[in-house]
Amino acid sequence: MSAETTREQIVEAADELFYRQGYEHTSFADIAGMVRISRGNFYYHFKAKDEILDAVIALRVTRTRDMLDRWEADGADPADRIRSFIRILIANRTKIMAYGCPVGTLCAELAKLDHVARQDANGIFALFRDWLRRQFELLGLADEADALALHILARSQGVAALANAFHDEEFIRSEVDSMTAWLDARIATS
Amino acid sequence: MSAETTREQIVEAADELFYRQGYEHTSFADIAGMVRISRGNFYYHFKAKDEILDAVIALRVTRTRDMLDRWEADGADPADRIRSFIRILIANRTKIMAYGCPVGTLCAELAKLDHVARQDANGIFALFRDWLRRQFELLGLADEADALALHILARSQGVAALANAFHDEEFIRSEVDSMTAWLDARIATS
DNA sequence: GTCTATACCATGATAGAC
DNA sequence: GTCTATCATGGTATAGAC
Repeated sequence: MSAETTREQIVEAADELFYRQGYEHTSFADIAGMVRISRGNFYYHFKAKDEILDAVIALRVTRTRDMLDRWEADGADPADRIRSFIRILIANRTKIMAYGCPVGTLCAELAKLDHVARQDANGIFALFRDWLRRQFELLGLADEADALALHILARSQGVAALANAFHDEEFIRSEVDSMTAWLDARIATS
Repeated sequence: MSAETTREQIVEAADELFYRQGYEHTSFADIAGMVRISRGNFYYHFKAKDEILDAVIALRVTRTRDMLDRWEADGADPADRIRSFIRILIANRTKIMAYGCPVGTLCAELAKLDHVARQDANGIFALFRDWLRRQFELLGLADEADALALHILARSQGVAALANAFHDEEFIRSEVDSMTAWLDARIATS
C-alpha cells in the first residue's frame, strides 16, 4: 500500500474514521494523525471537510458496486445472490455490533445535519435497492420486486441497529436464519 | 405551558433539537435561542452539556414508560397492544421521514461518540423490548417471546431508517401491514 | 508536494454584575 | 434567575517557506 497517494490515504483514513466516530465527530486532526501528515497540509488535497465526505461517499459507491458485481458473478442464481446480501450481516458482525451499518449510520447522520451530500449517501442505499429488485425480478416476482427489495433492506438495517445497541451476535444469527427462511418461502410460492 | 420552569423548557427544547439535529450538532446557542435565554444563563441550570443529555434521556424514558402504560391499559388483549406499537410508525410517520426514529438515531449517535450516556439511551430500547416480550408471553409464546420482541423492534427500526432515507410514506404503510399480518399469523399458530 | 505559522470563529464553559 | 462580558479550546482555513 506504499504506492498509495497521500490523497488516497486521507480518503481511506476518513472512510474508516467516519464509520467509527461519525462524520461530524471526526476532526481534521484525527485524520491527519492517522495519515501522519500535518493539519495544515490538508488543504492542499481538499478545500473543505465536505470535499473529503464527497470523496468518501464516492469510494463507498465504487466499493458497493464492485461487491454487487462480484455477488452477481459468483451467485449461480438470483436466490444465491440475495443470500450473499443477507450473509453480509454475519460477515461484518463485529464491526456492525461496534459501529452499526456504515450506510445506515451515515445516511442518518447526514439527514440530521441536513447536509448537501445526504442524497449522495442515500444513493448507496439505492444501489442495494436496485440490485435486490433486479434479483427478485429474475426470480419471477416482478410485481412485488421493489417492495421485496425494500423489505429485506429494511430488515437488515433493523438488525444492524439493534445488534449495535444490544451488542448481540446471537440475535444477528437468528435474524439471518429468519430472513433466509423468508426468502426460501417466497421462492417456493413463486 | 407558561407554568413550566426554565429548566423544563430547556430540556423540552433540547429534546426536540437533539432529535432534529442530533446531540453533537446542537449547540447551547441553538437551545438558548429556542428558550429565549442567553448562553451564559445555561450554566445556572446545568453544569455541562452532558447533564442536559442525561435530562433529555430521563424525559424520554418517562414518556416511553407512560406510553407503554397507556397501551397496556387501552389494549384489551396483548395482540392489540402490540398493534399499538406497530402503529406508532404510522402515527409518527412525518417526523420519522424527516428525522428517523428518536430512539434509534440517538443510540446510533452515542455509540459513535462512545458517550457514557450510551447505555442509558439503550435503556429506552430495553423498555420496548421488555414490554413487547411480556405481551408475547401473555400470548402464550413464552419460549420465543424475547426473540419475537427483538424481531418486531428490529423491523420497526429498519422501516424508520429507510423511510428516513427514501422519504417514502407508502413504504411505511406497506411494512406496517406486513408486520400486522405477521403478528396475526403468529397468534393463529399459537 | 509537504511543512510551519498563523488567524478566524464557533463552541463549551466561567465569573461577576444586576 | 438572568444577564453581559470573557476565556480556553479546537475545528477550520489561508499564506508562504522549503
